[in-house]
Amino acid sequence: MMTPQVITPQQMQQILQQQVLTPQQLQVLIQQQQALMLHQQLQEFYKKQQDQLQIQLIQQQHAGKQPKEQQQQQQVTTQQLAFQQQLLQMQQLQQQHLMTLQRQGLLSLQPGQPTLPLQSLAQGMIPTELQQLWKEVTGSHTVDDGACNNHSSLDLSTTCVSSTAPPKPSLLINPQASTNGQASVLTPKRESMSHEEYMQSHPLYGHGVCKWPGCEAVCEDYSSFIKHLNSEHALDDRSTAQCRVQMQVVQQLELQLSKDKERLQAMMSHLHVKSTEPKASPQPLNLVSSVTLSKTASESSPQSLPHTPTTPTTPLTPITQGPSVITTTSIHNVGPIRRRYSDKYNVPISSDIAQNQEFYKNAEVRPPFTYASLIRQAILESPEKQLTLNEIYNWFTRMFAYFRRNAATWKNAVRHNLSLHKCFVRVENVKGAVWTVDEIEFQKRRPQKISGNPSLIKNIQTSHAYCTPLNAALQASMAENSIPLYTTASMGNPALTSLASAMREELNGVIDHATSNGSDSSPGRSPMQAILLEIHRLRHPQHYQT
DNA sequence: ACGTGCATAAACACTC
DNA sequence: GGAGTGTTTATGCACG
Repeated sequence: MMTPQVITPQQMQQILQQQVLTPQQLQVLIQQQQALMLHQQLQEFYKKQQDQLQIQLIQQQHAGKQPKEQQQQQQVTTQQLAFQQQLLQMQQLQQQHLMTLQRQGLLSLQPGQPTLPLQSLAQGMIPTELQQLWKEVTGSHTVDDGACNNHSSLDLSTTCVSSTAPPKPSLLINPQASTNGQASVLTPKRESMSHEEYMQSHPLYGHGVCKWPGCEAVCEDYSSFIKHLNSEHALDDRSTAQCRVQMQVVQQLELQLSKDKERLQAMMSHLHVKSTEPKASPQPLNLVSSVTLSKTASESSPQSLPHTPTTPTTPLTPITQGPSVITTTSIHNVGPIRRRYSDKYNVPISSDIAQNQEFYKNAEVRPPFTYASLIRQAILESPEKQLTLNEIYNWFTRMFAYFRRNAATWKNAVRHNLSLHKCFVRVENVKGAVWTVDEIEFQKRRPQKISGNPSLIKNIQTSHAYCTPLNAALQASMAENSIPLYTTASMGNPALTSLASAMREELNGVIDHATSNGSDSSPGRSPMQAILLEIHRLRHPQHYQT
């Protein structure tokens, strides 16, 4: 195993979106990241101390006002000795800390790499939690409950948290979840289950491997697993500490999940309310107004909507989310550009519509497909694969909120497309004329395969990096390219959803256009990221063709 | 710069 | 005559 390093939020985003990891791997990754954060916090502290000492030393050297040069030199020497001593102490502490983390199984370090690069501490655990973790992880050898900061006045700018503090409030723990070691240890559930059932559902045992965080010991059968569990993960300081770490992880995830749920709610309500806002709203974050119509349509449409700019609506408090929310750039991709993408890459329109049916029905978002594609879809969805013009109209208005306005414009476009494209064949019927699709003609006019052009691929990846899950076109694009967005892919998988939410939270305030663009070419890719990229490369070689 | 695909607008013809 | 339907042309934009 290679040395894990702190993954940047952009990298994390990429990992999540490309789903290169299983939920279990993600879990391990999260643990590693948290351990690394803790480690970095300490590193920063060490560095700070070191700098401080350095400054003191320099000050001493430049004091120059000592009456006697000899005395000065003596003092400097003393200072240097003290400095060295402190350095030694720090190094020992570092070593101790690293060993602890290694024992925890959360960190695996190569001998030649005693330290990790100092990077800014990502948002993750609040200092209190870090402090508590610090105490819990290291407490088994250097317990000093009386002193809050028993390690060289470790200052995390928080109140002292005693390791004997009462446990956190009860957690909503799903004993089935493989992410939770505590439940399996503490719940008396076993009594109510048969041996077989328990074997099958024990969250700490799967595929012949112990799933205790950082363990992965191979256990041939269930009984040997139990033996292993009792011997290696008995009730001792280490297990308790690991358990608490896991509690923290779970708690953090739950907190973040609830945050994300709130955010989703806000986004949904925002989109719904926004659909009644003046279309000329200058708000750049107004997704709906930006995608409602192209300029010409919205300005010149004779049937402009009842809501004009003179109709004041309740001013919405701008959602002051981090840049992970829909950005101006991403919004611009939702208009005509989006439909280009989707049709260009032959996105499975039926799956996209099915997947986002509710969204399209409620939000006035332009579907990312051409009129021709939509008409075809409408016809193919019908039982007899034929529709009258009026039925096509009805399908449009039924399926898309977007087409409930500017009827003259889009209906004209529908007629225009029906006439223009050879793929639409008009058939005289008993009840009048109906339209059918000549599939061969339709396929003729569409390029079938995505090219291997890296710039195109990068475009897609870049786009989806800063677009929200609601960006249906990009979801479709991902689906087409076998890069499912975690939001869709994690549907029905609570574990993955919560993990994804948690990790997404890490990205708050950092995902913006610039960073997304740079994500692909960011220098200093970590070994972890290199591994992940390699996995993705293996799974999706077509994305890396040149 | 140019060709292509698409959306939009509009004019026109035809039918009911 | 008006509404709905179907055809055609023109224009502008984005993209390769």
